[in-house]
Amino acid sequence: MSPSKSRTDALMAGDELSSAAQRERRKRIVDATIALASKGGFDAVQMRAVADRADVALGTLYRYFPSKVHLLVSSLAVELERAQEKMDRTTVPGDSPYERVLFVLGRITRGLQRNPHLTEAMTRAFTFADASAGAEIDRVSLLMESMFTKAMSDDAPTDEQKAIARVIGDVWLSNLVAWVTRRATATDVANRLELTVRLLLK
Amino acid sequence: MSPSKSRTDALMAGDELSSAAQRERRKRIVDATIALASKGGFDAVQMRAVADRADVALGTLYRYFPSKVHLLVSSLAVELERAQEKMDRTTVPGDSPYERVLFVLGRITRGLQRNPHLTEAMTRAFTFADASAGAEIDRVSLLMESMFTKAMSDDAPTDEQKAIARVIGDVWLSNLVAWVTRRATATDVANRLELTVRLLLK
DNA sequence: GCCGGAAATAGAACACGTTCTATAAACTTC
DNA sequence: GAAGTTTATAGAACGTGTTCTATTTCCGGC
Repeated sequence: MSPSKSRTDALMAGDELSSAAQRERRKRIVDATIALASKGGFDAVQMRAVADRADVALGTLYRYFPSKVHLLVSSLAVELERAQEKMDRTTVPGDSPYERVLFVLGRITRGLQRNPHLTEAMTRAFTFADASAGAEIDRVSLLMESMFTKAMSDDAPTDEQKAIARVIGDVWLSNLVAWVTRRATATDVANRLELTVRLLLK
Repeated sequence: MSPSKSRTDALMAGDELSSAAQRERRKRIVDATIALASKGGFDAVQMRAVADRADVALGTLYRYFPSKVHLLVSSLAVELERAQEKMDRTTVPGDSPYERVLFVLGRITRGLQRNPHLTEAMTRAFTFADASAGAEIDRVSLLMESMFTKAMSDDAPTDEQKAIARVIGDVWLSNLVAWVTRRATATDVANRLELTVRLLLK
């Protein structure tokens, strides 16, 4: 529609921005988002505040991320990638898929729970996303799925394994949300995840 | 805090409103919500529009439902109760929990998919709800859980059955959201639910 | 170096959820 | 049935996400 549409999409995808200045701007924006979210959660991520903190104009922020939800989900992807990389450098202990998946799940969950506000901001954005953020959502979903299939085995995952990974991802997210909205304690979450993984993998 | 706090809570809980006029007002509000949501989804449920259509003042709307999310989640509870009652009047076919749960799941899912906008509005409200809507959320969660445990057996559910019901509920919701945001087709949803229930009950 | 178009900036403007204010209507209680 | 209290009303006002406008800066090709 708009003449610069494809350019804008490239900006959103994020990886190959034309200039170094743009890559830096984008990074400043994501950093500002994460900082604000860490401090005050979803509500504290106000577009004017993000723009201020990242030292860009409001219009520029919207050129890079077309909505608050896009912004937060993209930041979630960034964070998950970090976690994934860290996980790749760890040897996951455990003899069975059951044990290994539980290990991964426990570790990431505890990691997120260490930063409740950030987690709240990201999960709420993720679950609130509408169709327009489909691409970002898919990116995050894939990351999650691969996180769990990798834990199950080193080989390429079977369809059944993928299905299991997806179920685990769904339950994981829903429990994270329950925790974030204070309807479940950290212990509840751990128990339910353990139970779920047991049902699926034992 | 405010002098009429307990009264207001009674209004929110919804069942025993002081006067018939109030019960009617509440019903008009929920009806208006469902009508608007059915036509245009979450975004079409605008508080001014709901108030107009229900023939109440904006302030009154807020006295009955303290936020848009409360309003939509309460309406979801109303709808789920309707579905549950209908289901109670049906004899669920199938010899195994697996078959019976799939039947219930399929029927409710198709019911929701018949009204995509309404489903979109309600699921988005449900997943976006924050701590302040905890009570309403719990009410809906319980409804969902009991829906599935009832399908599994007529007796009081075991802990394991409850756990399974909860996992199914999580997966169900997540797939509904995926469908609503057009990241999954109706067929995808049906397949994934079938797969999930198989993993859990077979 | 200079030109033309894309990108960035500052800030106004708009939409909708939410809150507030002032007034009127509807009830309770005596 | 009058006084006092709660509830409803109309509408202004406010906050934050989003869009728009006018202007300036940046960057690639000559």
